[in-house]
Amino acid sequence: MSDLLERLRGRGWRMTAQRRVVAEVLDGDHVHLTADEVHARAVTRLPEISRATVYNTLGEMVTLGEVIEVATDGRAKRYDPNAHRPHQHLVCGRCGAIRDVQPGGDPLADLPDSERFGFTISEVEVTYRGICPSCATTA
Amino acid sequence: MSDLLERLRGRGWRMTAQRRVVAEVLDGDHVHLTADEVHARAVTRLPEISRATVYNTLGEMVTLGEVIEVATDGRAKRYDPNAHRPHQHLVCGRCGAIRDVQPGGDPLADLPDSERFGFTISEVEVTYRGICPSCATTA
DNA sequence: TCCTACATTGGACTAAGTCCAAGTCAAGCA
DNA sequence: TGCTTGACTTGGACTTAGTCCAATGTAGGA
Repeated sequence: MSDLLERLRGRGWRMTAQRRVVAEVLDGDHVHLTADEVHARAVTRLPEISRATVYNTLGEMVTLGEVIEVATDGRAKRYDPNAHRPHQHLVCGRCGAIRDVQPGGDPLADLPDSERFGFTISEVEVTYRGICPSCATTA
Repeated sequence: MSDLLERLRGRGWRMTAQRRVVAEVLDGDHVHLTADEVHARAVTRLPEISRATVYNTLGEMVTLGEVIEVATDGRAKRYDPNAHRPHQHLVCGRCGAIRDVQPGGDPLADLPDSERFGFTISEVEVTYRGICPSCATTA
């Protein structure tokens, strides 16, 4: 059973077959699906689910802070259910594979006041880019 | 005169009125325009320039490493001519303002081997998010 | 000046996402 | 259990960002 689903239920979310399916599709580690991918997988379990509902549901999950939106490539946004453990992303520039990673240190501490331009900073996002092992071997 | 334009000329780029205008529009610090914004500004100087040319030209500048593509918001990509000084971005979540910033420290060093999953990492991108001073006062 | 390879154009096309009016249904209440 | 109702879902039209291509134009070398 999905942790994500449990948490959503606990927030008084009205439970529908559509939302359940979206939550189930998004369960797991290193999951970074686009909205269309979520829809494609949801359709296999609930053929009549619409794209609009998938977008609505993903948007609500993001608003509730249960899912994170990731824009690693300037194409479609990806949805990451690993919202309760702070982490960053490691992206393969060739195949697009994405891994969640946890760097040590506090990147925010590296930004001196003189470089903050008076902003109140609330969040730091780090994307490591490179080549994954399987792309490296099939050069 | 634009530094960017000088560098492009030095690479044997065939110089056309369109390319000159795009390069001029992209000159300066803290410049992060979308392709459409570049086009809108280019049109005021060269009314017949087409969107396709703006996209082509921006794409070439990125390939040549003279301009950086920035995807801070999952909407339109932005183009940053500050390609020769390594820097990161500070983004206002309310008005979308973007500043170039130079953090101290090496974020790559913060990622232990055990968190690299065998990737060869070539690049690290950091986005600081918060509220800019003028949005903070007009709460 | 002429040639030609490279650049530009505009319009059609695709991908990603939003919006909306009409229909459906979960869940609390009697 | 059966209503009722407000929240949810639907599909299709629409918007935005970007790509593609065949026809046309032109920078720069000979």
